[in-house]
Amino acid sequence: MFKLSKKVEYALISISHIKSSNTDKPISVRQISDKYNIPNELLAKILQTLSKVQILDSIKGPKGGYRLKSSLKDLSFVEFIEILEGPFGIADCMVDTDCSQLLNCNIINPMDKINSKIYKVFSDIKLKQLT
Amino acid sequence: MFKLSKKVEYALISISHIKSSNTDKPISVRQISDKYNIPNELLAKILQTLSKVQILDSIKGPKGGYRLKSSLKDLSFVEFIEILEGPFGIADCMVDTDCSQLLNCNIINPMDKINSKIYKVFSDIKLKQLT
DNA sequence: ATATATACGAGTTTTTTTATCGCATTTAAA
DNA sequence: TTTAAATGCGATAAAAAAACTCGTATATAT
Repeated sequence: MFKLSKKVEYALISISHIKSSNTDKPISVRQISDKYNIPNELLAKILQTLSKVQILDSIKGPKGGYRLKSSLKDLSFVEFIEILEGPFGIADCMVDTDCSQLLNCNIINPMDKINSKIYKVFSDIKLKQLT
Repeated sequence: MFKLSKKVEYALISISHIKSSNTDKPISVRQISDKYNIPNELLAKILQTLSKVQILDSIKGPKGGYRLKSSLKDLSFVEFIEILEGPFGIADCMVDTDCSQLLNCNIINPMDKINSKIYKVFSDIKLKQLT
């Protein structure tokens, strides 16, 4: 409960690694998955996603891999999470609208407040701070 | 990802319901599970837990049920969550100590900071505010 | 040409969460 | 004093979500 997913963890590790490698050469999935003990195929998928949303640049072929997108805008951590996991919310009813409790729900208000607080924490954190 | 568990939701609904019922008569699991569409047996378990940790008083037998413990101390929301779900942390490595990434982990520091922030949000919220 | 990369959809396995079952105990009330 | 309505509790099952794998296609440096 209330855990960050491996997807998010692996993505942060990768971006952090690429950033700190200080080279112009693309970094391959293999390099990262080996070093940090991350399943190769799974990481590949994640980096593909990051490439699609313009966080990484991908280079195909031998000596290929990923580079940080130079134009990388200042993403918030929520935006980052939502790229990988979809809409953010601490309960389904914050995202969907159908809930078998909804009619009688007596905790919607406090839940909504908590949700906003957590959302704000994650909005105030920027991806650049994390990596 | 990052969802509150049903356990926690059901527990909050129940406490809120009992509190707002303004009666001295015990409220049965059935009353609550019927009104809020919660599986009876599951809710029973949860209220048993709350009774064991002195949040609720249980009254057995017909006309039995649960009452708010009059001596209910001012629990924080994290404490409440930890009663139902065990130790709180946004990643396993915040709770356990074994992680196949640990040796090389390049995101422990930022993760730790995020964890503290979320923990603080949940510490600052009190159960009484929620119900 | 060949080997080394990414691209991507589909599928599988594992883990976690949610829910159920069965039996025991307590007790109010008929 | 029997019955029915309630909690107590361990074990198990079902469902959902998360984590991971596979197959095949495409691109490209050497």
